[in-house]
Amino acid sequence: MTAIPSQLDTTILAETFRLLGDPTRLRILFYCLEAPRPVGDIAASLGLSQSLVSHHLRLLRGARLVRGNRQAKQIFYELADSHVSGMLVDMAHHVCEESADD
Amino acid sequence: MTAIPSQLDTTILAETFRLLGDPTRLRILFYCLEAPRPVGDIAASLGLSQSLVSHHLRLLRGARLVRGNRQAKQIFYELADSHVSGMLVDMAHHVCEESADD
DNA sequence: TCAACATATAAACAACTATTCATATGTTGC
DNA sequence: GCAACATATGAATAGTTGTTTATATGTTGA
Repeated sequence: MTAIPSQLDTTILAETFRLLGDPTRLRILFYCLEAPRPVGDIAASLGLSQSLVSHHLRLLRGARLVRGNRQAKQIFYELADSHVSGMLVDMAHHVCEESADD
Repeated sequence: MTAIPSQLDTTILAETFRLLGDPTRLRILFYCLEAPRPVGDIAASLGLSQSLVSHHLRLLRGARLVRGNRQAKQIFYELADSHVSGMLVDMAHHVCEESADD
């Protein structure tokens, strides 16, 4: 039952993968996967500039991959989509296992 | 048990996502997911130039996402990694469902 | 060997993207 | 209101990447 997505669906899917295909963004996502994080914390913890984090968060927000909740002055970001976060966890496992079917 | 991958692992993972993040490459992958396909068939069926398909296959080969078997003059390409093909099928489902947890 | 076929490679270019630096917006507490 | 803090935005740039055109490599069958 391997339904092949339409060309349009493929393009949409590729858009998501493309966003996941940047090390900085992936690090941000994994960091926010543990717990909702304010921008400043993300920047400091990952050794990135505040501006860069903000730029990336904007892209991730645009694709509805993360969602931000304001809490006083700070905005806490978390994974917005449960199936994306599930996929991240999945991939994290795979990358640690180094798959034994070669 | 959400183990966060190291920065190195994240970079490796991002590399894979980056390759999946191109519509043309994704279409090639989905097409080869159904069955092993010779390059010419891929190009003709997806409306791409032979050269372009070859270029993309090279990248996918380099990341061990596809594997090619020579059969007389043609080279049949198929998904090399079962967990990647599984993920593709997964994502294809997700994209068709449009996830109902919003 | 040779032609015909199938795939791979190389160079060149246009388009895109991640990053930085500077600045703006918005929020809190006084 | 104001300063201090937190985040967002804009412009500029350097590096990367997808695509094309042209050519090379390799395989088959006579």
